[in-house]
Amino acid sequence: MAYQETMQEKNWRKGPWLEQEDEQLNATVTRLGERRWDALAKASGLRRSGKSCRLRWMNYLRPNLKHGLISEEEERIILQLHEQWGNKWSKIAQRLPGRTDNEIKNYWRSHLRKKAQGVAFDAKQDLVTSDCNTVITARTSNGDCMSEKEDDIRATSVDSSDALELPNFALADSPYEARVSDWMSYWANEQSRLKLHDGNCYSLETCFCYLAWTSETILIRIIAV
DNA sequence: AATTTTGTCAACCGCACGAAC
DNA sequence: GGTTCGTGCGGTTGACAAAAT
Repeated sequence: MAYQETMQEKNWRKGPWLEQEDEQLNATVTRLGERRWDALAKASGLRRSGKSCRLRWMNYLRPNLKHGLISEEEERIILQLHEQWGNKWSKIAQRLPGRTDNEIKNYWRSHLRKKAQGVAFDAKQDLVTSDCNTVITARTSNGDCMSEKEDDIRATSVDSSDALELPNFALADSPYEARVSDWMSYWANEQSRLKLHDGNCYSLETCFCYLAWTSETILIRIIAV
C-alpha cells in the first residue's frame, strides 16, 4: 500500500511537532523503549505515524543530542569523513556523538559543500596556470566511491605505470574533497578520454571521479564508467 | 517599503534490507 | 520461497527567515 494512501486513510498529522506531542512521545518512549514504532505511535495516542515518531525521537528528542552550532573540530571531522566515505551520513554521525545524520547532512549541504566546491575551483585554476611537478597517480576502484578500500589505495605504493596520461597538476594542500565533475569542462577541452594504468579508456563524459589528496599524491578513483 | 531570491533545517518520502511469519 | 512488517538510510521538499534587489 502506498505511503501517501496510508497517511490519508489514517488521517495522520503531518508537519511540525507541537510541544505537547513531544511530551507525549517522550513519555511513551520512556515507557515502552525505542522499538516497534507503529505500536508505540498508537500507544502514545498521537495521530502520527510510527515513522514520523521515530524520526522526531531520533533527530530531536533523544537524550544527549547536541542542538547547538557545529564546532570547528566537528566540521573538520565531517569534512575528513565525507572525503573518506562520501554521503554515508549515518556512518559519519556515529563518529560525532550527539549529532544526527540529518543534522550532518543538512550542515554539509548548506555549509561545507560550497567550501569543497570552492577548493575544487581553486584547484582548477591551478590546473590551468601551474607548471609545477606534482604527479597525479590513479587507481580505479570498481566499487562505489565510498569504498572501504581507500586506506588500501592510499597505502599502496604507486609506480610510474599507474600514472594517468594527464599533464602534471598542482593542488594546494587541503583537507577538502573535490568532485572532478567540476573539472570536466577543462578536461573535455584537453582530451575526450582517459587512459588508465589498466590499459582501458574511460569516457570523461560518463565517468564520475572522486578526488582525495595527500601532501604527496593525488588519488583518482573512477566510480562509474 | 515591497517584492524576490537565497539559505537553512525539520520533516517527508521512497527504497532497501533483514527478521518474522 | 513468498509476503508482511519494522527499521534505517539518503535524497528531496516545503516552510520560514534573512538577504538582496
